[in-house]
Amino acid sequence: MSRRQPNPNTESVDNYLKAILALGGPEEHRVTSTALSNRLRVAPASVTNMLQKLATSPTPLVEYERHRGVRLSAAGKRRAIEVVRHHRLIETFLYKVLDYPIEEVHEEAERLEHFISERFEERIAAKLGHPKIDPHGHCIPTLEGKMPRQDSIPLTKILEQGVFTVESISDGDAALLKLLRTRGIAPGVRLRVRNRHAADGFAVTVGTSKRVLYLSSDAADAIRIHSPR
Amino acid sequence: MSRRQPNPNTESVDNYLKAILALGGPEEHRVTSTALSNRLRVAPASVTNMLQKLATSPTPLVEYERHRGVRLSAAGKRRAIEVVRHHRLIETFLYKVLDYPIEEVHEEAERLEHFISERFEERIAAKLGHPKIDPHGHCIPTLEGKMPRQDSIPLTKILEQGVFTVESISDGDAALLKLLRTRGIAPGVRLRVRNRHAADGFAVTVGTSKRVLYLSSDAADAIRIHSPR
DNA sequence: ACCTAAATTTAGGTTCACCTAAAATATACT
DNA sequence: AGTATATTTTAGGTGAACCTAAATTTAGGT
Repeated sequence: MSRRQPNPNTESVDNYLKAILALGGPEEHRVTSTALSNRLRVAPASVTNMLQKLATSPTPLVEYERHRGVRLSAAGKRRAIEVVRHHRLIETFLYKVLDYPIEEVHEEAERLEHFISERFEERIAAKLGHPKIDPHGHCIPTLEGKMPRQDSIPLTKILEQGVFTVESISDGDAALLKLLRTRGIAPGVRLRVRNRHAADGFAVTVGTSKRVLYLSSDAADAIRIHSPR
Repeated sequence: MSRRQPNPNTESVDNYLKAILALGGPEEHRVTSTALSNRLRVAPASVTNMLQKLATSPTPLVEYERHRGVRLSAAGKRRAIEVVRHHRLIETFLYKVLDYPIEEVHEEAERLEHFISERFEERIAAKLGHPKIDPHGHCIPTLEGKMPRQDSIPLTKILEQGVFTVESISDGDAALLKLLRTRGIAPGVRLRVRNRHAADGFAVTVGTSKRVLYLSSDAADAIRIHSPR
């Protein structure tokens, strides 16, 4: 009778789509198998397999040519952005409504983003007043899939001394996030870069404090900044 | 190198454990494969397979003898109750914090219950003031796994006319739940049973209203009642 | 106790996402 | 251009959770 229907696992597919979106950058470059293999921690051969499946399904989520990388189809991009929206809304919700420490929201959101319904999404968005940015400073795509382009650059790209505003902090590394929290570095905070390549990394002062902090280049790379208006 | 570790899928295992808990009843009867097959909508052979795996794993979640049914081990019962706690806390949360209509909480909770962390559980419990019952009137097990015994009976078991209080309403059937909601039937509401077997089922009045409603036996079976104090 | 019907298990598949090892293709360098 | 190296793909597995069809075991009726 009803044979178990061949059905791709949403969680895994979602993760591929998100990774392609992130690695392709704003210009939507083609993404290589190796890049996906590293990011998803999956063997290169497994990536090829999955990409072939995604590309040849009845409604393809990616465009794929052997040896030339993948990019998202319109449908794939729509889904990828929806998942990012889920992720960032959930993070905001955990932070603002459930009082999570900032460094714990990512892991929980990473799991839940695949399983919430449209209703759940809509309700938390409403509860939060339809926020535009998440607690890490990343923009939250709209329901229609619009994602404003960021004009920020990583702190590591700064060429000279100066004063900047923290736009966002990357959410992957919980320990780093906790460290930066204890040092008062958060989106919207003013950073004065004293010395571009101090022995220990970057020498900065935070807000109006005179105390000089030293950031490792890992830390500096996680911080995106723009000029204060 | 690192071969993918053989790891049972929590979602599916959780669903078996929950089903065994529910079907075993308060006396924790052994549960038959057929009963599980019907409830989980899975072929009998698949049930046998899963039960054998659960019983022979290093830390067995069930006790199983061929042809004689299963019951939960201590570890299995602990997990099953934890999942029930998740489910009912999530339902309460969706209803009270996110303003879900009562008939939609079950489906969402059924999905999310498998994926929330201990922290999430703890935070929503705190936010809700550590509630003891969910919006359907079912008790929420404590963190330690205590689940107070219900002294209620289904409305269909009523033998004579009388006045009762609605204790709980079963959450499986969304359409029925919506119907009962529009008729004002909810946990805590007083029901007067006028006529045990009217043509259309049960004839009742709700609260202080004089209007007589007719409940199908499906509806009556979903409603559990006790005598008003 | 016997035999049939129902419940349960065994045997042998499937798809999914992953894996390793080997082959094929692309790139980079002299 | 020609070859070494790196990337990518093909080929052939694995375990998890399901499936159907064919045994097997248990239970019910006389």
